[in-house]
Amino acid sequence: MRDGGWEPRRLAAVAVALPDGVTPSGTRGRILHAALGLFAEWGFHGTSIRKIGAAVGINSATLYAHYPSKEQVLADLVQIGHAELHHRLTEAVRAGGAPAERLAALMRAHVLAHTDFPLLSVVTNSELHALSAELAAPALALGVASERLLLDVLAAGIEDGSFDLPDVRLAARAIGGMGQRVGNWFGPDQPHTRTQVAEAFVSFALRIAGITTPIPPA
Amino acid sequence: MRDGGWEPRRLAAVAVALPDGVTPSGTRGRILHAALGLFAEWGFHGTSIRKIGAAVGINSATLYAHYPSKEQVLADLVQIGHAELHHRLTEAVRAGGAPAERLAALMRAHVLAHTDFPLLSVVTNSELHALSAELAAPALALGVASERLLLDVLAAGIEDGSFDLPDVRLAARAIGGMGQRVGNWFGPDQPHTRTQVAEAFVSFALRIAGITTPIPPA
DNA sequence: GTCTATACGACGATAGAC
DNA sequence: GTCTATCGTCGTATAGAC
Repeated sequence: MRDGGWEPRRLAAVAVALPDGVTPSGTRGRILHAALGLFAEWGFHGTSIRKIGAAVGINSATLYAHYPSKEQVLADLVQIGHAELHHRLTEAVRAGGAPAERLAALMRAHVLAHTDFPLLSVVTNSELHALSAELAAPALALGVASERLLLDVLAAGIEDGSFDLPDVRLAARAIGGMGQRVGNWFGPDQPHTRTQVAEAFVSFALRIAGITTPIPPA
Repeated sequence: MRDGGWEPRRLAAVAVALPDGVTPSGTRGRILHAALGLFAEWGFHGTSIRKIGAAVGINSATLYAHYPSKEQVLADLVQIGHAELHHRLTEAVRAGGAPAERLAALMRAHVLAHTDFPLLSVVTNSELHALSAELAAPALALGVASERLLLDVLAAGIEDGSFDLPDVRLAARAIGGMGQRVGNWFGPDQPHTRTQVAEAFVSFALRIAGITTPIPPA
């Protein structure tokens, strides 16, 4: 076997961060933070409970006083990630407005969720396959609900004639996809602020929907 | 530990496929195909050489008569994936033409590469972190070259005034990102053909660049 | 080239002292 | 709640017969 050397990252060098309010305190919270950084970098199966323990400064066995399994730690992270995104998206469209306004608000919220918690978005989007069906189900349901918000706004814009799109599904894939990848590259080593990225992507989403918009200079 | 049950996929149900010409024949090729399917579904660290052997119908130890390590199998797959994409993108812009034509050709080639080899694109994009720096380097270089093709076309369109974009980097992130995720959802269980997806995404890319285009009905 | 057998370290998880 | 110690399993990889 190799290992011991360095491996290339799949994300920018960013600090480990979790949303306020939902993160447990004490050792339980420190385990969650450490696992987030390690899962984002090495993947779930590439991270051992011994490495998590070392990062926290506890013995690996102590983890089991706080979580029933390593898998449950991932399940909590994935749930927090999907819940945070769904909460932000719901808030974004709560004010209502024309479809173009709601699409802009959705895209803005989506991008900012990924710039504010890039590691969480990477883990949430790319480690879900490591969860059993039972543990993944709650997060998957939230993901479906989040996708629904975008599909509904696109359908509304087609309905009232403000969008120029023959089909909502492919547009939703494109808009969702370009937002989802933000967590993989956003970080201090690139030149744009979170707001610049968000406003640029808002313009891109509106353009995809068939509305010509100026794009704010980055 | 759990396991034994089913786990959610991170991709659509698609057949395992590799590009013609570059894939080795015989047992070596069958190992590559089996590993592609397993890595795409379970990730590199979630796949054991015993599972690969079982999928091929050989003993796990026989793998080492064809590859020096499990990691080298992944390295070969990632290299094939990046090489295939880079080849197609290079061919797409070889004919030249106006920036809008070249952008359309690039996006079309990018999407079709991901619809034709979705598993390969998933492994290439999301398992690179499991490779050592040395084994990842050749593929990374190809990835940088592929990104360069897109950046150059966007810059040319701004230069000659045909594109309306203040900054090429964010547009490249958006256009590249929406294409990269195609491999995660394209498959027989969704209603669009590869051509429909490609033409829709071509229109999206042109719209992002600031060119108003009709989108072909899906 | 493929097999059987196995080395041997790392894995997730548990037991039990404090 | 944290530790030490350890269990049983599975990991990658090798040796050597055929």
